[in-house]
Amino acid sequence: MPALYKEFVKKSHLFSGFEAPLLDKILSQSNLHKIKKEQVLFSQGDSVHSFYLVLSGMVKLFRVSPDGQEKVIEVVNSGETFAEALMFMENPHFPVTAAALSEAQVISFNASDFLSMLKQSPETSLVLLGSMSQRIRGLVQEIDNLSVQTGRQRLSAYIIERADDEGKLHLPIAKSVLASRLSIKPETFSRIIKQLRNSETIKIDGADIEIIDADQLEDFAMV
Amino acid sequence: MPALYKEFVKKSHLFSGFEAPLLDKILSQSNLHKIKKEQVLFSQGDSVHSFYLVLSGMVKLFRVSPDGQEKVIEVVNSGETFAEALMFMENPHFPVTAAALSEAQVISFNASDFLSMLKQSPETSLVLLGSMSQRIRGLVQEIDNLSVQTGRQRLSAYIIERADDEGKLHLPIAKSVLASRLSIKPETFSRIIKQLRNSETIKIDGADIEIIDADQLEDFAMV
DNA sequence: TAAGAGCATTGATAATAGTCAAGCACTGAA
DNA sequence: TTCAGTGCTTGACTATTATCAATGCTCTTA
Repeated sequence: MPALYKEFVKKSHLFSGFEAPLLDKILSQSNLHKIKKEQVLFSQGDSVHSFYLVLSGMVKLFRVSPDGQEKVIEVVNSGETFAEALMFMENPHFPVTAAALSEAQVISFNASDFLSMLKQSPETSLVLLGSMSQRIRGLVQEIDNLSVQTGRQRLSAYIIERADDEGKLHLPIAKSVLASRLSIKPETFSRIIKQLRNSETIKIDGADIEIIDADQLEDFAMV
Repeated sequence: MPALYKEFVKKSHLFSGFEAPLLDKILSQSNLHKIKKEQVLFSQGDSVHSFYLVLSGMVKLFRVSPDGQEKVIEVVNSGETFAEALMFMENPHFPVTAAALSEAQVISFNASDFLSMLKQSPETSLVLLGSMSQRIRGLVQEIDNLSVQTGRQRLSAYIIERADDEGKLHLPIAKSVLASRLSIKPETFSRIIKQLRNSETIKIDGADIEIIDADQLEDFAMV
């Protein structure tokens, strides 16, 4: 693993608690993967031997239903880790498939090596517990979104949550991927956008969205 | 805390890694709560100071939407812990409300005391990481259920998953609570049950369900 | 520049679930 | 035994979303 990445890895939440020598050891056992768009990193059902940190690009985690439909559970951005929760299970298997949304660089860390190092660095366990705790929090929020809200509510909430101070937002992923993350079909997504545009709640130009009527959008987001 | 509960607590997954003296110390700092049906233990938004272990009865964790609708995220059974994931966040607040489904006994453990003890017992951190890992796994499964499946699919999957070898199942909670857990309205729940009954897929008598046509039910559960 | 691929949009229709309102059935208290 | 309360069921209607099919719009590549 080139030293180039060391600074990047160190900045990642998960590794912040490690002392330099330990970090070096971990990095020496890591692997760099360059993956192309749509290339699969691991598949739902595979045995877990590693966890991952995204260096560049974006990775989608998704499940495939028996009839072949894809549901995106999470989009992982550069600087974020994934699959680290699975290390602690016995004989774990990936519950999702991971594939690049765009060309990406991903580092993998050997799970059992990492585990044995964790035993030497108890403070790091606490950092990890914190990060898993946040993930649980996010998942509960996600369940809430899926169950209490309609498609329009979910999309409205998504826009409000991600817009900047000026009410502007650039969609980081294809609309069809976002639709899947929000558990709606692309057609429905398109129709909701149309509604919001027609009611002069938002303006949209390609992947650029601007909130026009924030109060109205809030109303749409709430029940 | 009466010694009576010690054995019970020790059997709980989370505490299995603790040595006897540490366990005694933890127990000395715990509190027993007897709560009546529908009584609230903590509310969505409250600051987190403790986590909990259910001794007897059942506790529901739910969220309330802005328009007052209740969505049950999880039903916690006797012997299980909850809210332990929140300890590791900074200034945490409960994302859910906890209330008894029936008369229940619940032990609370002071979060900061527990945390400082955790620092002295690194192996226990790993146990905790394992338990949180499983919770994450369960939540991802739940998101999958909510998004890929229709109400009939979710209910069919629920029945298949919980039925015994003879295809029999006694619903442990009120149908309306189960409906909420499956994110459907009680009316819809009732209609789905009727469909399954009319198509001679299941037999139902009150809270007792029996699978008649397992293949058919599998078909309903898949897409 | 033209062709084609891939994503996004739209229309028409069907499936699914929610809402509101009424009736039923069981339970526990008077 | 009767009554009230609660939860469950059913009917009629509406709202929301999915499906299928066709078309439009970029962006790349020859």
